[in-house]
Amino acid sequence: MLPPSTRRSLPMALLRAREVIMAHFRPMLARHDITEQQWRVLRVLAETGPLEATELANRASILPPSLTRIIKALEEREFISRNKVKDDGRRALLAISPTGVALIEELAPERTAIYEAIEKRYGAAEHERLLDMLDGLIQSESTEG
Amino acid sequence: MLPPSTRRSLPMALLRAREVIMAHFRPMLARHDITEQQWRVLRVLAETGPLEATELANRASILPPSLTRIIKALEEREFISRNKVKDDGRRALLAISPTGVALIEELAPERTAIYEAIEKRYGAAEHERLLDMLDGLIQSESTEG
DNA sequence: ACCTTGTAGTTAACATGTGAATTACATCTT
DNA sequence: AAGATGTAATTCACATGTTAACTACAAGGT
Repeated sequence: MLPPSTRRSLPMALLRAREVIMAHFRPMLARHDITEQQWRVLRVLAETGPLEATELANRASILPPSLTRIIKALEEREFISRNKVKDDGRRALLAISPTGVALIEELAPERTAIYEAIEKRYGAAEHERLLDMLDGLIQSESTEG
Repeated sequence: MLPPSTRRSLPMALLRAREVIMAHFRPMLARHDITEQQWRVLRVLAETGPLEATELANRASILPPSLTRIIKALEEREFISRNKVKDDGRRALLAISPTGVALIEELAPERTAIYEAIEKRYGAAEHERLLDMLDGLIQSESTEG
């Protein structure tokens, strides 16, 4: 088996695919002076409710050192709050603030429109199938074997 | 249409998928003190032959500012060389050196083994189909519409 | 109580991602 | 030839990715 060419390599294809998709969201995020990662953190907290940092990092696919910096930035802008967990001085619960919720709600329509435009170009069925295949790949790699 | 949950969002799925795949390559790259992006640059140059910076950036999916830094690092380690283009003082042709080729050849067997292991876990047919679907997505977004 | 071990989070150091500004050079226009 | 415009590459500033080291705290064993 030959090594794959860069035009047929899974890591590069995943990178490029992510790039073309994110290009649609960047203008929206830039208008609100929010980075892509900060946006992920806010959405996860909005969906899930208050979380500790480790769990939040896992769900948002952000490494702990990055999350530390992101939390600091979001706290300063009062998009999130942090409350120490009683009985364990290490942990803290991170929660989205009303301001943060308001931001997410403000962007929701545009976000929906962007996804609809992607589905229109790529096809809703293909979109679903691609998500399933990506989940399958992630699963195949996480169940050790 | 509801906005997708973070568990069913295309950007997050692409990010996670890339992450689980790259996890297999990182130890190999770390052993040779090469970053993932430096590795991409070397492979593109090895496949394609000498390229100018802009074309190289496109093929390796690296932004110009990053490429400038990567070229500098690879030049210092003599993995690549750079030759000014006659008749245009702005451009330069970047080429992989024999040392760079040797590195790629040294890593080729391990690289192949890693890809084979991925195909074994995920399925060769699924792998091919996923690459096709990613190409389709990239195409659907690049052909303006 | 003390010591070991484990865990949550942070800090440090360096590479890359990202958008904006800048430099160096080409080309076009007049 | 001089000035306007365009292009290739770099630089800047700041955010994140990545690994390793470190701090603070908890839980267990003796």
